[in-house]
Amino acid sequence: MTQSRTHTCNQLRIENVGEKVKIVGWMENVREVGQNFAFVIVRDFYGTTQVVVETEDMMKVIKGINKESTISVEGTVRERASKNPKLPTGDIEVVPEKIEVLGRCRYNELPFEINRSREADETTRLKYRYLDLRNPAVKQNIILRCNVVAALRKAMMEHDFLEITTPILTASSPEGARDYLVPARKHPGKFYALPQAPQQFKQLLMTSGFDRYFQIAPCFRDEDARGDRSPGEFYQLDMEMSFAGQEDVFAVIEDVLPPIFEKFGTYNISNKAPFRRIGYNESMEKYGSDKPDLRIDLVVEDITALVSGTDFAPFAEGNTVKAIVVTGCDLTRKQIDKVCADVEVQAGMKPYWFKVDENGELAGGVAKFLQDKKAALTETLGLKPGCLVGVTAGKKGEAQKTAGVMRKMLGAAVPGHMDKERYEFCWIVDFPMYEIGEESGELEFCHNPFSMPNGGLEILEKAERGEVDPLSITAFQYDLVCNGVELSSGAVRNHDPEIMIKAFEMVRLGEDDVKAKFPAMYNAFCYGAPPHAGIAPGVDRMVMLLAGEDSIREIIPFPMNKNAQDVMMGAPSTVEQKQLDELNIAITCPVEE
RNA sequence: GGCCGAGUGGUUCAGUCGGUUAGAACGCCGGCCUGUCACGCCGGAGGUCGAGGGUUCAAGUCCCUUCUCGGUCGCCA
Repeated sequence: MTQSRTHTCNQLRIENVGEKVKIVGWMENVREVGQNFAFVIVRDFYGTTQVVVETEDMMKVIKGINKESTISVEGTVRERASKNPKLPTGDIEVVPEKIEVLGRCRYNELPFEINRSREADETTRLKYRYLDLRNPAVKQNIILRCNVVAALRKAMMEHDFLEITTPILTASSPEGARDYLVPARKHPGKFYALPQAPQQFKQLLMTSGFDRYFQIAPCFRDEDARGDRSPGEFYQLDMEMSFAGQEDVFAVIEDVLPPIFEKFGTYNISNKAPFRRIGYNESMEKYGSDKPDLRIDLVVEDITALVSGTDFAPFAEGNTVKAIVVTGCDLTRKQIDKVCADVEVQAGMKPYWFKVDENGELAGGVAKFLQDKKAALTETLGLKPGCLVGVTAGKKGEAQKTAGVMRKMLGAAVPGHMDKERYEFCWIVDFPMYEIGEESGELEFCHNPFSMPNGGLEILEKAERGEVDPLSITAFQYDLVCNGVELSSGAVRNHDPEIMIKAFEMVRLGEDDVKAKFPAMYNAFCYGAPPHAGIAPGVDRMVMLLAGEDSIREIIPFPMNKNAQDVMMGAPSTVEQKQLDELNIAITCPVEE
């Protein structure tokens, strides 16, 4: 009895009445309701239990304990005189015989109230994350994360995937993001890098004959944060399969993810497997984005030809003009302006608008430039009284992107165009292999150079001979998108050294570059590689979707702030000169306090 | 790095046109209360208004600089 608890704080029920018990936990609250009469709430991981204090002696004990101290309570279970049906333990209370302090909370004022920590300043929450996590509502997301990861592991094992860990200290490689570097003590002047993803290792595993690999893999990228992107580190459900193509990967994901979303999600899945597939170009045309939120029923229309010749500079020759028609729009002028301002902030380009009034006349915004085109616009766009039309104009890509942002904003702002309470999955497929670089003005890889071009060696050779536009070549590259969130990116890999070299030659690189950039992979593929494909859904974003959270920090146990600092641990921090000397590191800049 | 927003007792916020002693709620402390469960009632303590400079008879409020945090764009193959 003195050693450990007999019950958790979410265990005692009416049938335990009369039992001698010992519970332990944090003293959450004391409600003093009379002289020598009080209710003490004890909270542990599992729930809360009420302890009733009825004697002067016990009252003295309680008064000497600060809230949030850990205590043990030995006593007898009793039926409550007034029950609380809202609580699982609401039928009973514990009459204490002995209350002991196990861990004293020295402060009678906390940085925030535990059960309202989500309302507190985020920096304060992160600094006192261990207190923040005492809040059951905060803790719940971490529990969810744990359960989701366990379910993912189980499902992957059931699909005959093996979880294999890959190195955390590895070589810097010229992938997309900035590396985190670790100085190598035994090799002055040289560095390890933390992996941006286990990409090359998993492809090497395929080459080694591990047929199906997965890993809940930590990935490290030194890039700036976003609401849905934690700085520094994140986790992927990284997977790869041999002798497999796009369909095989889709089949696994469509089998693994929906049950997990169904079981752990906040909402229902509206389109189960097979997920809808949308070509990259189609997605850009219709949704102005390569990660469309399909919960919104609006689509982007092209009205370039319709408005040509209009006396409005942005609609001038050479510009692309896009429109989004929102039916049943009752936004006020002020609200429309707010949406437009928000769109401009996000897209970096000013959008326009006009309305169709109750008489079917075009009104407001840019309507005066479009009166000549009224008949054509009305017919093509199916305009009706009460329609709001958002318009964007500019270079094709910019007009599309801005229309995409506007689609999202209007979908969220105008009632009836977005059902938030569901999960809408889709695959974005047929990504272009190459693009014209904005800075260089020359052909570059659009995504990653590991992807297999659709058409293989042949299409690359045709492009080389000028028979095919390189920009028209697509890659077996795919994104999994859910509710406008890019959950995952994957590809059928280019496992053939000859095609690899050819793919690199298209962007003015050659065999030497392939060998220099990806030596292990190139060499390995020269020894007989299986065709293989894979994908890597982001675990953090998935949990975020499941939890219905907007900030990724809500689903990470110990998150860093936007500036990649751990304000609780004080990372990053300065180190001893001795450590630096050992690593042959000299600090050449002023160090902030 | 650009843009936007925020910074006021422990916490969340209010603070009008620049004008009395900077308010409220929660929390904390003291008192009352024998069935509370967001307990209630009464009283009290607690503030360098992020920092620095300026304008003014007078600045939480206006101007400039700066710091911090958040959002967003760049970036993230």
